[in-house]
Amino acid sequence: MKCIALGAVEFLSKPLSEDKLRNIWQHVVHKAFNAGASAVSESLKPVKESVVSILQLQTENTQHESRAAVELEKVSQFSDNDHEHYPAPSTPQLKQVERLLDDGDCQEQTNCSTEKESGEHDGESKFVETTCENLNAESTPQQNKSEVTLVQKEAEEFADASKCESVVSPRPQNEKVLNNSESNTMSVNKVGVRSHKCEIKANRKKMKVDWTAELHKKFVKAVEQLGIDHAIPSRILDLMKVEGLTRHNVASHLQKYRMHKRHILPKQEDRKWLNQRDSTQRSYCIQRPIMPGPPSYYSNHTLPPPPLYPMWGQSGTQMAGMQAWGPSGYPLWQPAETWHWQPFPAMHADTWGTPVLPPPQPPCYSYSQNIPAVSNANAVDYMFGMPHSSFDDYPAEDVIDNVVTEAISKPWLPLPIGLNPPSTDSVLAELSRQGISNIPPSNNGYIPN
DNA sequence: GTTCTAATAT
DNA sequence: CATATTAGAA
Repeated sequence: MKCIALGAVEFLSKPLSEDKLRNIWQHVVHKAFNAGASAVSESLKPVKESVVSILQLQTENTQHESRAAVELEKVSQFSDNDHEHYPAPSTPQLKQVERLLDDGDCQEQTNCSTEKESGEHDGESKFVETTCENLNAESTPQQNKSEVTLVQKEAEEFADASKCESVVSPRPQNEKVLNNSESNTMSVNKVGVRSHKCEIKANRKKMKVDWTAELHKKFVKAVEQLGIDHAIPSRILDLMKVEGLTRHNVASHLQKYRMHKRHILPKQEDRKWLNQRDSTQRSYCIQRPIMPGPPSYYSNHTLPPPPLYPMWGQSGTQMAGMQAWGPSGYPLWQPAETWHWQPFPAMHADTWGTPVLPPPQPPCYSYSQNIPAVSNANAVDYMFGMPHSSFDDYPAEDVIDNVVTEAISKPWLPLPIGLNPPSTDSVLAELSRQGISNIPPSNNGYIPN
């Protein structure tokens, strides 16, 4: 703890593992509780308050924000004059941590569901109706906040009849209707009492689709199920079964998606291969299964020359290799959802192929006839520009929830060590490389807590 | 008529 | 900025 207090910083590599998360949160909570009520630093005060209130309310907060690096210094110990000695590192981690606990809303999408004309014109419902179903009463400040933004949105929308725009998140995050298969048509959500505020009718106006995580996952899943070769907008649209989404929306998104797949992935892969070097951990060898079935998606002329992007030339999908890695290799036909479920134990922060995300919904095998190309969705959109900065880098919300809740509810748990061996090693290596070689042998390189 | 891509608009 | 829209080719 001393070291942390002195400004030790731990950098975590991106796919944040649950353990790391837990570690971090335990520190945060511990600090919030232990610093004497008087001495709680400004930065942690909100944390503590929040923790307390959360404990009382047994509220679960949902977040999908976590941090790659967490800085736990500048604790109250050096309250007065030492500030300049510890210029806060560029990353405002603590603030973010605060935010995590502080406002539970933190931009949880205002759950709206909308209905819109889907068939460009054959349809009868040529209007958009937006209802906000799930806005709990307006008690807490946070919620007020979200409502405010919502109201603002509405204001904008109403402001100009000709140019009203609203954000549609075709499916609320908390899917309750996950697999009620036939929900294509209908669904004018009954407007609840409280919805009066949220109700919007925008006649024949295009809605801007907010490609939320859920939505994108759906999209990806659809693409996977169709197989990359047959992933065309209309089919994707069908599979997604998202009301209010148009073919154009999907096409547009698909376009972007493909761009990312093409440009980012190959590079990423190259790098990964190169960096395999001394990695002490698993040496998964990416083996490329020979896929039967149609050759690559998209005629080859659109593809970069093989030498540049080796993975693209062959086998249905450039990701085919990813999901069949591993010592024994998974069956090719293994549905993507299966390895979404891969248990955490196998996870390492550096197990790059498989950021773990709990599936947003149970698998849908309705299209099982063709699963020609099951691809690693997560790997694909790992870098895919997502609604709010690649959240696929972060553990899923419920994971975070669990971790945070656990940390909060068990503040007495022993604090984990801040730095783990790998980090310590690299630190020592770097130090010695800089000439600082007289590191006290200490206890095996661990930094005492 | 659909899809794909690129360019452009919002 | 992320999406939408459009154009033009396949």
